[in-house]
Amino acid sequence: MSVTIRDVAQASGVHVSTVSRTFSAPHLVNAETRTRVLAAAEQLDYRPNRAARSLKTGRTNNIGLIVADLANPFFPPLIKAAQAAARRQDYHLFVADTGEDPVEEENLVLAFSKQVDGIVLCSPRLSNKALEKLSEQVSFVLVNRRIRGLTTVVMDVANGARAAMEHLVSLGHRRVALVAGPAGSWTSGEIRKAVSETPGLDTVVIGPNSPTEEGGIAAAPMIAEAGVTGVLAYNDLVAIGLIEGLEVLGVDVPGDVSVIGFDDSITGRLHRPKLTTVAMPASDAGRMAVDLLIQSMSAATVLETHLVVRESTAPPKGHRAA
Amino acid sequence: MSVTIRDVAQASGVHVSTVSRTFSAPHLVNAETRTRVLAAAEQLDYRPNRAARSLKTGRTNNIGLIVADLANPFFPPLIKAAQAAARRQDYHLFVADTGEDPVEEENLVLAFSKQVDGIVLCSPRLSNKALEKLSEQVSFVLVNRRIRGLTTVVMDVANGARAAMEHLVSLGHRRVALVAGPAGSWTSGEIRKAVSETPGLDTVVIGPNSPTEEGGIAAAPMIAEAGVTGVLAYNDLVAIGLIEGLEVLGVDVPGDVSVIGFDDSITGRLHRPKLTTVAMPASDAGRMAVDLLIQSMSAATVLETHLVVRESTAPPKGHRAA
DNA sequence: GACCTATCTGCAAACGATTGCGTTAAGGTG
DNA sequence: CACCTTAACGCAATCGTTTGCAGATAGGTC
Repeated sequence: MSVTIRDVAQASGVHVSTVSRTFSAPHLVNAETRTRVLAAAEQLDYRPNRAARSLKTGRTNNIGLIVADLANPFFPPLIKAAQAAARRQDYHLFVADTGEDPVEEENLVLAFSKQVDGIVLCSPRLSNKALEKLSEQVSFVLVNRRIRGLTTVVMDVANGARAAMEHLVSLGHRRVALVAGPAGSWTSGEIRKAVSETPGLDTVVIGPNSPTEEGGIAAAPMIAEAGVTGVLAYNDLVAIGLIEGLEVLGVDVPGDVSVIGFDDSITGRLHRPKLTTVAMPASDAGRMAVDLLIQSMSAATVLETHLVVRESTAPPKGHRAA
Repeated sequence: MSVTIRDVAQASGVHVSTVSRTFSAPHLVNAETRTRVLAAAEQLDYRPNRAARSLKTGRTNNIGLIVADLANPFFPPLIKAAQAAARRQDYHLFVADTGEDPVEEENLVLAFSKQVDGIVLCSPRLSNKALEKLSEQVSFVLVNRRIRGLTTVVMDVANGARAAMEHLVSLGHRRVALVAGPAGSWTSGEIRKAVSETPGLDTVVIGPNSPTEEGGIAAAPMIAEAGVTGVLAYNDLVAIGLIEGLEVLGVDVPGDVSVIGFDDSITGRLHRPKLTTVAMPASDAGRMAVDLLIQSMSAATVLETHLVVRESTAPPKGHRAA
């Protein structure tokens, strides 16, 4: 059926072990023999059988990437970068989607566990305890979740949230709301903490909310009645949904209420009013996570975020410029 | 190290072959034995080694999914649906991204070929001839490319384009432009054909263009000078970029020029002005493609598209309503 | 009770690669 | 020339499953 190492051996007049070595340990085979073997392999269009290889070596050269929701625009750039990084080192990437469901998340980890060398787990919804337990079965890198002892890549959302708050303060806002993310989200917790600790601001927290446009729309009435002039939303999708919902209620953004998002996703970038948002280094995170996994290094990496000021924020109504 | 079929056999007092059969051919083993084996497997937390299995059976239970650009909002819903469909049948999904590069596309197909049971190739940029040749090495399903003899799932973009054109005609437009997609795109060709055949319309084609926001921005000056009052763009991203670019040039959408996109992506859906666009059944396509692959059926499936009229289209300036 | 059939289970040979060990030949050293 | 080292390669066991074949047991039929 398929061309195997044996065919190549026969065609080049050497033993299979020599063929194997020309691929996996070239320095152990004579240069002349090597070229002969490579020529035969080329001519027969030989491609090593990865299943056989991993059966023997115990390594698969595969990586699993699990995200909460593939359709959330935050993830595709991360996936793209992760895939590119994996491919650079001859790894292949399984991708899966939990639908924000912790149970499905665990199932996916277990389903992947025997078939990958490691898993990149993005924005997990499982508890720390559950993750620690799983980490005994398969090695992984956590993105946007910090657990002592596990390899993590997190984005400094707290600092981003602070910058967002300072931006609102500098515009003259005094009472703002946080439209929080889903329960189980580490970033949402970090943002919440940072927001509540901002001096000079009255803050009210609304949530947890679904991290989608719908979540934002649903939060709009509460924002309209909360007596706030500024809002920090869990992500761009929520921010956009919120703007949408506020518009229906006759509340103008940024005229009546300023809105800041999180992620700097393509969807937010192309929205009107152009969204003021906290940029997240998603591509860097994806790349770093798989690099860490492949080098099987344990590390706790923090990536910087930064505020991008665009058009969805303005001074509160009736505010005199300083 | 890891718990194997042998451990389970020992623990439940049967031969390994019986354990194997309780998993892959349960009807061949006595109900009582089966429960005993399953209990032992459960207790030992046994998980079959897929590498060993595929080495023996020649099947991997993996599927590859290749798209032009993961960051293009058209693809994530398709990927999400494909992954869900695969998972339902205990398949896992490799995902990769060609960066719109035909050479990389071919490399990816070859890299996947020995490690998957089939490949879903979305919006390929390779030539028909190259694809036919590759199809001898590995079975695949083509999405949005039609080749006789190969299994395909295409969306009826021609009909969508016609609907878009008719919409423009009915609004009173007489001269419109098509901002085409990249070279090698089958959908772009189909759209072009449909547009050029629309009666009662002068049409001008601009392109090929990059299927991104930048592509749209770059096309804006040409549109501004083309003397057209309506535009059909290759996709939502191009449409949005175009609107952006036209705005800079002082051309209002839809006041001066009406713009229609393609895809009905989330990014387009949330854009302002709300984008009139041709909705593409991307999720259906993703699901169908992997189902066809797993059933290894050959078929040529056509999925319907439909026009979604929103706010980026209007009668041309100075046009009297009928 | 002899014979047959249907069920269930065990045996052992694969699948395609990797790798520790042993053999060979070539070359270097005193 | 005897001895040793080293480079290059062959040999064969092994990874964890699957599966065709055969043996065993039980039950049914005449």
